[in-house]
Amino acid sequence: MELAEAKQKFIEAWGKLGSEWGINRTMAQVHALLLISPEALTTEEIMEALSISRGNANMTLRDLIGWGLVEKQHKAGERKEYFYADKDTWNIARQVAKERRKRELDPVLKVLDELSKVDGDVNDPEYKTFNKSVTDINMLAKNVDKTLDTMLKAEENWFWGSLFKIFK
Amino acid sequence: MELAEAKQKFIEAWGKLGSEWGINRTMAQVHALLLISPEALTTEEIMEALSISRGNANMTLRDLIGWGLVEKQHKAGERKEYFYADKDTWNIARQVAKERRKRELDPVLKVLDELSKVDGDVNDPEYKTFNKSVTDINMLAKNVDKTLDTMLKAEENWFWGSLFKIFK
DNA sequence: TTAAACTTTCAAAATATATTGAAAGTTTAA
DNA sequence: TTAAACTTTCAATATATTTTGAAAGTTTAA
Repeated sequence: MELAEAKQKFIEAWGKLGSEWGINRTMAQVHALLLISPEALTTEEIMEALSISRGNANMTLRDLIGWGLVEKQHKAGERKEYFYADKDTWNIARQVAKERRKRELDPVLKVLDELSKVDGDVNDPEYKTFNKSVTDINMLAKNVDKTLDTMLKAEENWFWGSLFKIFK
Repeated sequence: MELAEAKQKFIEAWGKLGSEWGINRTMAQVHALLLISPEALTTEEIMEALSISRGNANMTLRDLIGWGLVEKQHKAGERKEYFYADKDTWNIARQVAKERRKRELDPVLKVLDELSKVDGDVNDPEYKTFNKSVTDINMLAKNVDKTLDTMLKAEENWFWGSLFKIFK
């Protein structure tokens, strides 16, 4: 396979994976493009490479910066802004985990905590089932939360090393 | 908070979480409804409770069955089909992990394996960057895959217990 | 200042996804 | 058989999300 073709495939695959996991396809593609670019790229270059509009490129880049996955670079003597992606996979994974936890897991945990406090008639099957499900899910979510917390603080080697010590 | 209100909130929260993670909102809501129902429900009851059409209810239920989260029940002397959700949170988590791995992670792993075999000029920065990113992501994805595999085979207590032994 | 170079915004358009509901299909009991 | 009870299908519709592109905004150099 040619490098050019391989690059396309990578961008496509990353875009598809992103969209299946609730991340805008274009955002994932721009990220993929930057991941395989040795040098920082301009908005123009990104528009060109992915055939997207200026507005789309601009918004997507701002989002990626908001997710902590991409940063702006300035080159001496140039007006243009350049964009560069952190290439460290472990940082990427942590960054994504961190953002999604903040945006999605935390709010749900808050609701679950509230809901598990609701009380009612212990002899009412409706109440009993509701309460059990909510409580169980709350516990699971808290475990996930705790694990993410550890992962966010951890070094890559330590993290996977520890996992494999048990899971091997 | 009243039980009725709490139920609504739970269904909403579950639906929102689902849609943020690439799962159809209605599917997540139907699942939530069944999770807090002590008894199996009919299509009619689900349509009524969530104000959705028959077609939608039917398709959604079929999807949930396909995900292994819901099963049909038959009651003696009745024509109607009843639907019941497994209430074991750990089973739910495993089931979802299993399906998403099969549907989404596995195909990406296949592509990444291919792409990491592409070769090129080691002095070409374009190639070097491409290759490094693809290889790194491939390794990460394989680690995730391995961990999921362990999780799928594991008992809940063993799994979290082992995690906490390290992560505490 | 000014104007060229560049970035951002956002209403409108395009696209993708989800939902409806009526018709077609299936099963069962008599 | 038949017809009532129930389930499934799918084209049309509705909704939600993404993208465009031109106009407005900003920055910089001269």
